[in-house]
Amino acid sequence: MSTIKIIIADDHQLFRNGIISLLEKREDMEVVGEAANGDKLMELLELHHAHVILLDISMPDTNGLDLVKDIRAKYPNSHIIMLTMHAEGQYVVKAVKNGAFGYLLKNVDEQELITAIQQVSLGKKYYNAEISELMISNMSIEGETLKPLSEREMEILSLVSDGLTTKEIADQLFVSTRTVETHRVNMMKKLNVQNTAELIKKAAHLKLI
Amino acid sequence: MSTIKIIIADDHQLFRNGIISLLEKREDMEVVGEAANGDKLMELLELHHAHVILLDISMPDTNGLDLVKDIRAKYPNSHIIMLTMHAEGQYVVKAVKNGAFGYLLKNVDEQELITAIQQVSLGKKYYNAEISELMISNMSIEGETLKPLSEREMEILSLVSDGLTTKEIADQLFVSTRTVETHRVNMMKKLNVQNTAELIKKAAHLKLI
DNA sequence: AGAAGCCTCCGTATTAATACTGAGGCATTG
DNA sequence: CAATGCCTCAGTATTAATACGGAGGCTTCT
Repeated sequence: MSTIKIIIADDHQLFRNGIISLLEKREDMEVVGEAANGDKLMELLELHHAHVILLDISMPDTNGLDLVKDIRAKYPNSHIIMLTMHAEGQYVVKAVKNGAFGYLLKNVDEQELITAIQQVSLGKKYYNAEISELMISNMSIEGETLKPLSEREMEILSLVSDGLTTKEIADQLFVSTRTVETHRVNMMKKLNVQNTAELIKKAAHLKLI
Repeated sequence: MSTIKIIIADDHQLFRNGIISLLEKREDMEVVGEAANGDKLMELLELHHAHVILLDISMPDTNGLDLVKDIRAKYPNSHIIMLTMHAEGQYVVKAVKNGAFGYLLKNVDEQELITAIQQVSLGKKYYNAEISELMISNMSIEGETLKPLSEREMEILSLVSDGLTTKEIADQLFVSTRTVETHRVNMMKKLNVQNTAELIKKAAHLKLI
């Protein structure tokens, strides 16, 4: 078998180094490029073919999850492993839907990383136990398909989270308090929560505010 | 000058490897131990003297910021560099107050890491430009010295953020609604916010929930 | 043309949150 | 012992939020 060619996309240099130092000890794997952001990654992919792409979710000016789709479309032979700090169901589900072949947490140990790369390079999927559980609980139990908030809703959400009352927001936006309330209620429905406190928590966790 | 002895505490193996691979190329530095959590770190410190400790903030069952104080008290000759993902003012300020000598983000480049270790090993402080700015904006502009929440308050905060009403929380905790309200009000005062929505946002940003 | 989503607005009723002030029991700590 | 912080509880009044159930005008996309 020829070597597995790997590209790493992560904005943390130390982390990239960690992976490289692990992989360069192996003769069956070769890191052919590293990128600190999404644009750099797309440039790299033009130049080098990669069997496996290790892709971080959070990079500057880049959402790794959105990148997955683009990469899958342009380079169907390159398989992606998400590699991230976040053990959050939302992320995992979205990564899988978008076509990632693997999902690993950054506290993965050496052996598991190697195994994942090998499996994925063969076109197989690889998720560890913890991730699999998250997928199941998020897709079946909650089954949450959260609807996106509109611009206006985001605007009001931001004001609500700043501690303004409905009346203050209404005055500021030159609309009636009814309108503001309706927006808040609609947001609660969209995010599937019971009241404002929960709305703010969920919005914060979704990085909406 | 003899070698600088270094201990790394971070729950991500790949990250530890990244640092080690960097540092082992240098003759003036030596990694004498690595730990994946706070307890392991304290054990290591019993065995090895370290000039510099690279300490992550978020580790399982451990808050790196609290560790700083303990380490400073027991090993005043070991100087600590916080090394973390979080460019958040609260963290930086607390780290400095607790006695950390340096604070670096994990997207630091190799040269800066080396420089920081060298400076801190000499007893000097090292914060990069980004961190310094955060300190200033957090200490002078906002001037927020947020008081910590008590256990009970955290418990109630969690329930509030889950969307429970005051009455539901009171029933669940077998106390009066007054008590729950008082706790909520006290939290709002402590975090310097106007109402529950803002409380939840701030708590989320402080990673309290 | 029709569907869909967005933004706007309304009435009524009930429930919850906030403002204000105050206080006793308890443990910890200087 | 005094001070502090925490947890608990209270009365009264006002304001805000939530639960119902619509609805019209607008753009966008199919």
